[in-house]
Amino acid sequence: MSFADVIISITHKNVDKIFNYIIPDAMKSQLCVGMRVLVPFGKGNKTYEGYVIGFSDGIRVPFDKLKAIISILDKYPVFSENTIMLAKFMKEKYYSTLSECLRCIMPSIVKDKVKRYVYLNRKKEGFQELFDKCVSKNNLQSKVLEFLSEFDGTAVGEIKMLLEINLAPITALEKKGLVQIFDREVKRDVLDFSYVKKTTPFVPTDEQKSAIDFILNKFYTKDVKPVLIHGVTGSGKTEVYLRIIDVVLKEGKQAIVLVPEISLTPQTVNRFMSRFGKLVSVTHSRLSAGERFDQWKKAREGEISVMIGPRSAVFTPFSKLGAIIIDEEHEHTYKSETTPKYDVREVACEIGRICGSITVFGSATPDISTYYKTQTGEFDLVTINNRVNKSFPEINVVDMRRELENGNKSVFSEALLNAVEDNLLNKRQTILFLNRRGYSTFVSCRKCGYVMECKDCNVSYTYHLSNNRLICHYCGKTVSNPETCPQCGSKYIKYFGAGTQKIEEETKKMFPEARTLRMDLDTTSGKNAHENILKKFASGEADILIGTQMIAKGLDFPNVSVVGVIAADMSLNSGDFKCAENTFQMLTQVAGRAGRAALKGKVFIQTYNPEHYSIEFAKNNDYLSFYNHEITVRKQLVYPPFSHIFFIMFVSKNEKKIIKALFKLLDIMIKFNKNNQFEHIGPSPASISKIKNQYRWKIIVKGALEKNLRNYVLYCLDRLSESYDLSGININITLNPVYIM
DNA sequence: AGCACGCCGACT
DNA sequence: GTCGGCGTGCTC
Repeated sequence: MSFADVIISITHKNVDKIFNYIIPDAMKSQLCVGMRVLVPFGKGNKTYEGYVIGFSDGIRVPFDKLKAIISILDKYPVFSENTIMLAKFMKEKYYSTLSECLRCIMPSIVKDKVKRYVYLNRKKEGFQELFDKCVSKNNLQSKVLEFLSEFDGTAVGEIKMLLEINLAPITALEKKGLVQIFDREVKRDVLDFSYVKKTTPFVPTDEQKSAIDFILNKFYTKDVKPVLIHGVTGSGKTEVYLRIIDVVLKEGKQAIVLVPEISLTPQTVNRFMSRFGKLVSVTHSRLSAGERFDQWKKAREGEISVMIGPRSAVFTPFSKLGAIIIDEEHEHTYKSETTPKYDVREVACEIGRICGSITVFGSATPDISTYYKTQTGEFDLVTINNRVNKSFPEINVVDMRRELENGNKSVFSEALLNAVEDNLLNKRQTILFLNRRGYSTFVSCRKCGYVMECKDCNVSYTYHLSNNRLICHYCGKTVSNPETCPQCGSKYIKYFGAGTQKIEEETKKMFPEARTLRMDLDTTSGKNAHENILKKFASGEADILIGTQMIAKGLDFPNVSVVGVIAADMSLNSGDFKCAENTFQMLTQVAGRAGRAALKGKVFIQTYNPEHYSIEFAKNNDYLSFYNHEITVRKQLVYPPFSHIFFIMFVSKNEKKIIKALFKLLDIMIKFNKNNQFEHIGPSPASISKIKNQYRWKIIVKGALEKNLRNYVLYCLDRLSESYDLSGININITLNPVYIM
């Protein structure tokens, strides 16, 4: 007698365990590990979806407690034995339930798309005679038969369309037994290969070659220790990935390539398509659920061997995974913002350990914590120091304090203005980059200091020129732009700061003859808006591209020779311990956009703080010195990677209750803080202290050892829930968050 | 997360 | 003596 081990699809600590169910005899032959089932659960026998993660011979509860599975939901498993191990790893690591982790790994299942296909029934007795007889009449049925003798197995819909007929002749032929109609599952294609030209691989440089050899050696020896490729911008990391994947495929294995969503552009995907043809597919958020599910099935059934996608692509169900490549590994999009809050880099390494595949990280500006791992021996390191075309752009740091002294109050420095003008004359393109974070155009009163803000979310409204309205970027509420100050009534209420719209306006004022394009959250909301803007710019339809972070990533525009960073200070003053790292990364990536081809590029970094080390080292394109400086600072201040930071946020409509609960938690934490191993910050309101009428307060806990810290935090939370009523409070826990929210 | 059971206050 | 409050505990 065997029972199914089922995880119920309820996300709650108390039911986050295995429940045994009786398998009805009729289901015994079909039910496999990895399938979803419907089961009765709880007092009311409410029907829930359950995930079968194993079978047991014995049970730990009295037999009469057992209930039977109602039905099986899948024809084939939607997760494997290996992914159950992965889910268990994620559950522990990211403080979530097994049910949530399994759901994260599984595809979102969409009903199969089925089409009806028509085939000639050649096996029928006397087929040829009947066929000839039918063809000789000049009617519609003969047209169908002639068509099918050339294109056997065509979808009913297509035949109807191409021959301009209805269903009647086809069903007539079916009745005669000349054709058969079968349902066949259709998997949608998401890539268009018709324009893809086969490319011949470059001859790798010596540096590329030694990187490739080093990594392939790991592949052949099944060395799962992850490796970081530190390659300067333009050093040809993609070529290294392509060569590694080429060997992985030749050895009969498969590869996953993770990219930040934003660089998942046709430019990037094309290089893989032209090298590996139809073995490549992509998955990303702009595909429909059905399209994504189809790509998942193609991977599972071995129709494709290379999957390119953002972090969720790490769960692609390849049966013989050989390599996971994580491009631009420092990108913060690799951390999930929804539960389970996984870091895909950690998940990829775990998959590598489970499957025996290699994990390759790549970046021009590696995450400080990742680079640190290469120093401690946790990761291997290969370095590519030279650009393929051997030239770095000229980087100019412009001191904006001097500009102000000289009476220049505009957002453009003299030097940048001149460079853009020259560039326009020479018919070359310019990118103007504005780091948006902490830099929105807010409306304030210059007389009394009042700031227009959304009362539901406690954030400043952002001014939008296009409709002259104020928008709350958190809840989306919009209000009209006031003409007088709501507090003191003065007329001096104006918008402040410069958004991309403002820069575009200024640019048009300064260079009325230039054609500009703007790329930011507002202009990229449409389905292909993002790609269209880049296409327009690439084809030379605009002279100046103005945009936020999203234009800094992995794009290749050969005709761009001037890049301007309008205000480097904005990312320097974000109040986060990572601000220097973020600034260095941003400047290096932006600078990498200039002069990628033969043109010598010029970069202008405007700042009020030109002496800052992140700007100095970015100017000299010196990652290693930046790393050495930054790692010393981190060590002194006991920041990651020398500590781990747990972010505990309580969310509730009742602000008093969460404050009281957090102080109670603090008491407990102080009580159990043996040897003062851990440091507490707070309780304090989260930086967005209220969203949709829910108050948010936080405690931050720091500790050197992740495991100890985790146990300590979870232990203290357990003690709190024993002694304090936490109902109505949402607890949000994040380890090493991207932003201290 | 749901749902039932259970033990105390204001009603027919 | 009963209806109903939501605290506590269990769910294969």
